[in-house]
Amino acid sequence: MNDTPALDNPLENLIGYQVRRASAVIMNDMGRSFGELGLTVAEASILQLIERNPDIIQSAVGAALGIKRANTAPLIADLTEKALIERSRADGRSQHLRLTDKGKDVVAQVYAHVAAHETRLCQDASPEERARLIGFLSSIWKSQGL
Amino acid sequence: MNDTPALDNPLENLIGYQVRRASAVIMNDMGRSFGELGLTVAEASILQLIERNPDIIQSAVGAALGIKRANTAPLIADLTEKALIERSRADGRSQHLRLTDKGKDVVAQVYAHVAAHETRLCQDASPEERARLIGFLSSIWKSQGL
DNA sequence: TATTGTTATACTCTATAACTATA
DNA sequence: TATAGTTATAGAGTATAACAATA
Repeated sequence: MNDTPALDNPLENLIGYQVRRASAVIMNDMGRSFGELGLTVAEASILQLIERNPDIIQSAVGAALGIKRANTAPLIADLTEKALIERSRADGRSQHLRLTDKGKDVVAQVYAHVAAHETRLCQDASPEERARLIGFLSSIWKSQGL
Repeated sequence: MNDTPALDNPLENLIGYQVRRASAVIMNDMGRSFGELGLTVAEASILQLIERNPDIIQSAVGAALGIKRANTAPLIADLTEKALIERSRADGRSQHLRLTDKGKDVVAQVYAHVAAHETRLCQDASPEERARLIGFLSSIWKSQGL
């Protein structure tokens, strides 16, 4: 075992630092998990959003997930190439997005991975604490006034 | 005002997603804040760690902050170039790191920015909730068994 | 004019591998 | 053999700008 020599890290008492470190580990874990399905974290997120919002358009996907238009385009193109989603005409400039049958199969696996991950993550938190935590974190990024 | 059309984002009920979104906003804000001091978030973090642990060596800095050796090197080099830290011989392969007088001035400003940021972040959380939150988040990245 | 989507591009962060020097 | 530091490099993720087509 490694006995870390009791170093004083003042950052560990900061919410900002803790969120940053936790996020890195979480994203790494999710990346490995979704990687087994041939997906990036962003792609898996998009699939979940489309599953719940059939016929959503691309710009709404980006807006909901905080992904810029320019970065959303190649992700949607990739999911379309993989035949996980399909497009149908909305108007001349935008198209509705829907899961294909294959996409529905894959998103079911995505949900399974997500649920398992979330369970591991919250194993030591009560439902009440979990709800408070979600409220706190969402207020941080939704206010943006930060 | 923008009336977002009530879209169903299933990710918003996930701790993982919330941590990720909050982290992005926090890091962006910190980046802007430290940018005024001519520092990146990583550099400002390193300065704080050295301030609290004089004569720490480079590998311990990286280990404490979760930065790989290969990425720590240019950060330390940059801080040395800026005359914010200085090196003194530890043994043939490593060197002690300390703040210069200039570094001490800068780190004081860093602490001021950090404190202001943390206050804004936690304005709606009680000290008890804040402590629980820190415990929860640190358990996520420290277990690593995730 | 504003919106949607696309492409090109650049910048930051992070990751691996290979190397030198030292313990 | 393991550790400390360095360099080179590659891959994500994210940012801006410019453009075409459409509303």
